[in-house]
Amino acid sequence: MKASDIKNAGLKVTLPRLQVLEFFSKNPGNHYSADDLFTKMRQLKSEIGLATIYRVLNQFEAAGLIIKHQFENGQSVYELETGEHHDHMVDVDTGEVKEFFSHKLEQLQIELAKEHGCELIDHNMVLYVKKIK
Amino acid sequence: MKASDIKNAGLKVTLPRLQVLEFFSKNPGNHYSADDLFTKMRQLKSEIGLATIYRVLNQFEAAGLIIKHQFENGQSVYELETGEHHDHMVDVDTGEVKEFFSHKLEQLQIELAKEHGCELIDHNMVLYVKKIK
DNA sequence: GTGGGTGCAAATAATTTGCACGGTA
DNA sequence: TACCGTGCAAATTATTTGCACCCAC
Repeated sequence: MKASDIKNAGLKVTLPRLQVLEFFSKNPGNHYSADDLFTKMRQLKSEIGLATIYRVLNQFEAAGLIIKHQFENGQSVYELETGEHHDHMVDVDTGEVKEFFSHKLEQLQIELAKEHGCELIDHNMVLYVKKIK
Repeated sequence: MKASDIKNAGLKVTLPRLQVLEFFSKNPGNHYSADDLFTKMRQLKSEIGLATIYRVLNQFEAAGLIIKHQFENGQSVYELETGEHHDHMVDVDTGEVKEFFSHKLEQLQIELAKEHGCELIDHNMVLYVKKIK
């Protein structure tokens, strides 16, 4: 993940964009809301505005640099796109989030869409689990 | 689904509540946003206000009469709770929501949880699709 | 009668947009 | 230098809340 990714997305390499990209690169596997980022950036002495954060997040998402998730609390959160697709498993006791990938599951989803006369564009899957003691 | 369900939820049986409950009962398997309902109720000559719709939806959800979903288009949608589990397929072009059930999928999810040393408690799965022309 | 319920309008919350200034190529 | 990008504030969108009036019990 580097500055040239910004240029490849057809965007000018500016300070706010570099700061946001660098923050995500330094915190892979974590999820942040626009407001989280705003607070973090300010702590890092950045002058970036909240509106710019939203604009940059949308541009990065369109460029495939980051992924946007909608959890059920209203706010959107973003994470770095690592190129490795995964789904999430949430421990209902601890709130711990585990990432997992299943080829079988991916195939089944494509089949299910096809059975309904559709092409699969994307999916969202979260398993809520409890550890077996 | 009947008036006594409202009373059992500890709520007074009022006209707006009856109207909303009746609308859901007459349209099982469909998903409506608060604004959809507001429009539909006005068409049915109801004087119900949008704020009341939001209040009633929250109360019904708390009572387990309806289910709230957050798909990726900002607005929340609600459907009647029928007691029969199903997952959702959202058409990204039209926003149309289709329900589906796959035994294979349910089994696979249980297996995946088990592979990670866990017991499956619940899950949330949405396929985003496009119709094949 | 009384306390919860309602419609309306104003208040929030998350996000987007208009605008004049500033920085990148 | 031309033009995209930016911060700020105002606009939008979805939802919640305050308040005076109304209705089911």
